[in-house]
Amino acid sequence: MEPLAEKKKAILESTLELVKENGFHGTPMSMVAKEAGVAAGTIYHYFDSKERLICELYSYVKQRTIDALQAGDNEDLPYQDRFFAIWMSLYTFYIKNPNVLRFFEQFVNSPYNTNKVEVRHDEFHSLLYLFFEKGIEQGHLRPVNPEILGVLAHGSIITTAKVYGRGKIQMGDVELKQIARILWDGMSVR
Amino acid sequence: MEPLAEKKKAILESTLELVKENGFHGTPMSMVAKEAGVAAGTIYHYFDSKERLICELYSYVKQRTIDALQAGDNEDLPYQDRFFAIWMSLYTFYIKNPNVLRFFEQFVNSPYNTNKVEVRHDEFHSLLYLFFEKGIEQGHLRPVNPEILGVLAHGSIITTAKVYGRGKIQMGDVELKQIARILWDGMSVR
DNA sequence: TACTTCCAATTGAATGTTCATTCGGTCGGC
DNA sequence: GCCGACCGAATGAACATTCAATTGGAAGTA
Repeated sequence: MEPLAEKKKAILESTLELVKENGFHGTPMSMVAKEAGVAAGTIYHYFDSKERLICELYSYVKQRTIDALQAGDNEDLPYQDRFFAIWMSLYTFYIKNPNVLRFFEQFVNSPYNTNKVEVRHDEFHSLLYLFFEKGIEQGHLRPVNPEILGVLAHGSIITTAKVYGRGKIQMGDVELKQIARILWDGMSVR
Repeated sequence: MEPLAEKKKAILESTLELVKENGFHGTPMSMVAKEAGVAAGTIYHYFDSKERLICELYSYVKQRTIDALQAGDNEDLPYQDRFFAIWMSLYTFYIKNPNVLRFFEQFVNSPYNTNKVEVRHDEFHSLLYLFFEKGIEQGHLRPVNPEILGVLAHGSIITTAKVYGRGKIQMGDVELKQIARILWDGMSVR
């Protein structure tokens, strides 16, 4: 079992899928077990409790998000291009993985989140921080707290991905570029 | 019982408060009853089920948000001033009513939300739409789908209010003005 | 006023169901 | 024959919902 025992992974993936559709409630362990093709007891071989399962799933999924962020980044690009590349790759990740987006949204606003399982060294947060800090230092961005810029930019990505998922509004390349540009023009030194 | 039977209102308010702290799960009807100072059975005199209670609470709270939006608006102001006034009043409403914000976030990403209890004529949505549509017509804003502008602006408010609620980042008047300005500068025709 | 109906509002114990979790036991490789 | 992975029926707790019983006040009656 090098990366992640097959069963354990199946349990995590099944939970992710079921939570998207039914929420935390509405997703009994028995359902997770059936979907993952294991016995209920097996889940408890890998996770102490439902809460731990949810929290581990959070870490698991967050790492995938970090991977998507890094994969879309290229430090050699001009700063503005990097901004748009990162914006688009995170957006693409979320619309390709709607269950991740939905899970995050539910997790963040749930009691499970009180456990500071993840406050340790939040890599995602750090990456964004460093990126925006550098933009300010190099004179591309306005001198606003980089944390705020990071949260704002990420917020716009999430919001846009949710709008896309709702399906009521046309969201083609044109619209995406418009949105990312609004952010860029607002944050950059003109 | 003209506006809302006292008990009914107490039940709604208690639910709002408890959901903020414990989430939908973690908030049994018995707890709502105790907090509201009524018997469990009484809740069922006013609401058919827990689901209906949650959905009615959503309408109830949404109306309060609409009121806040309208109270902060003043059609006589110059357009840009209106933008900042609306931004600030909604932001202020959310930070003064963190339980509302928290409830919304939970509700939107929950199975309760599938019931299109509210898609009828979404006044909040309409108000934002009209506001941004007018901005485009009058040449203040870029010609981007007003729905998108509305969602983006509202998203920035929500995001900022959540950041404030988390308490990790300093959020004074200076920061708020910076954030609202980023939005305005991005959306407006320069 | 005094007395009687009537019914909505209210109660909270009882019900039945739905889970999370447990545990005694099976299985297969070493 | 040892052990970890795995199974799934059994357990007990938590919960949404029900309902038979109580209350109190409004309206009717004389």
